[in-house]
Amino acid sequence: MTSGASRTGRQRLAPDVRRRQVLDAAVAVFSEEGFHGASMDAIAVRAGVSKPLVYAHGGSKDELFAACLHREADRLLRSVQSAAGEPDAEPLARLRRALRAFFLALTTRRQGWTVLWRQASTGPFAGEVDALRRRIVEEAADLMAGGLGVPRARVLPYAHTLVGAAEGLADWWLTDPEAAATTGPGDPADVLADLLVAVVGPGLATIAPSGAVSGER
Amino acid sequence: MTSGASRTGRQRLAPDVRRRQVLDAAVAVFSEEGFHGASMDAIAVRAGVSKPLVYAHGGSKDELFAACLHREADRLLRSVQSAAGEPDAEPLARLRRALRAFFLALTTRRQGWTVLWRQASTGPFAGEVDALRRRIVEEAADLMAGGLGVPRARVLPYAHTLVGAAEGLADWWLTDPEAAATTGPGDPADVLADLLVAVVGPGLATIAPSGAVSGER
DNA sequence: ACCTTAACTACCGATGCGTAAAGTAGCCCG
DNA sequence: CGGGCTACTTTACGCATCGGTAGTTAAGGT
Repeated sequence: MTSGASRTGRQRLAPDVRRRQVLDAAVAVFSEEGFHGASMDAIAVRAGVSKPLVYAHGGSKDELFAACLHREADRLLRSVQSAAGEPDAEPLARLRRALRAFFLALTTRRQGWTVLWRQASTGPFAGEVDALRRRIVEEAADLMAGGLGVPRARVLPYAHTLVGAAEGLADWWLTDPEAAATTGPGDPADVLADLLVAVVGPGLATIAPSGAVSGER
Repeated sequence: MTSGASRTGRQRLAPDVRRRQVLDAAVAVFSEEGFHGASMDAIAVRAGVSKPLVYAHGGSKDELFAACLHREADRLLRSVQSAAGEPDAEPLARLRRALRAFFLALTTRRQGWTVLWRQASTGPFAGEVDALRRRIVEEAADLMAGGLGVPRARVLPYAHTLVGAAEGLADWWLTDPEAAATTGPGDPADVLADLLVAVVGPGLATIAPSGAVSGER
């Protein structure tokens, strides 16, 4: 159904290939059942291997979950950062590209998103996902501060608001795709990115100017 | 530390009072440990009663958790709705009041918020919290549709965006209070509500007018 | 043929939900 | 004031699940 399980019972594979299989299965099961709800047996079954193999390649349950978190966080952050592009480009365009990459990443790696946001946001791993979130917020804050010519501390609440808005829109899109499809024609990631920019853009523009920090830019 | 535990070991109380005690303890423990992390023993200790009594008043662990969800969801929704006030009042003012009540509810009933958003948003209870979220979004959508004179389906994505933005801002506020405190002087709930209205207000105003849907309303 | 090692079957110990049984003390009624 | 109803406690246990491991088997290169 999801990732590569199946196969004959016994098959020798290269360690890194198996490790990737195990990680994929772990992400899938963790995303569906949550950390506590997922059992190592279920992960083993999903991966199409036996339980000791999971321990051999993934370590303990905590280590395995942490590995999932790191991999998915890395992928998400990397794709968003690379999509933003050159730092000297137009700030609003960079923001829009980053948002588009974010929405796109959710569909291509939806299970990873679920693990990160809905499973790891609590418990002993909350620090991990908080760190990722904070890095994303920092990116957004840098973008805003640079684009508006305003000190970073001043745009921090707006960055958190923007990221939260993106999350809310993303969750709706993933939860109720047919309703979200009526938003407009074309690539959904494009439509949603445009929509978000349209909502927060004018509001953000008002915090910039009029005497606060005159000279800059 | 939190709610009414303590007391001498034995005390006869009215059933509804005991039930409230058990529910309070359950919300506290669930918010701190999560659903799976919380044990019925821990809830019993927190409530200052014995384990069988927890089962007598709260039912099974699932039923107890569901009861917590229902009560906290009801309280949050009720306070937000009552704060919005008369339907014929100024839409933007209603929105601002509702937002203020929302932010205020987070501090006065922070454990309930934690249980609802960070513990119940996944697993078998995801439907419960999704229902609450959807009702809040509906409120927001009604407010927008009425204020802008636009069909409801059109403002749905904006409603989800607004609610997500409020969540993001709220999480930041609760996670990093001292940083959020630098946002401005005065009652934080007021400051945050104003901030959010300032961010999304101008953007929302642009979606209203200019011929899009002429005849309707 | 053989040896390395990936992989499996089977198992242990711990934890936690849920309940049963028996005793104890608060509160109401006579 | 005394007796009894019953809410409540203590204690103990059954049962299931799950994390983690020991000992065994077979795949595949050399």
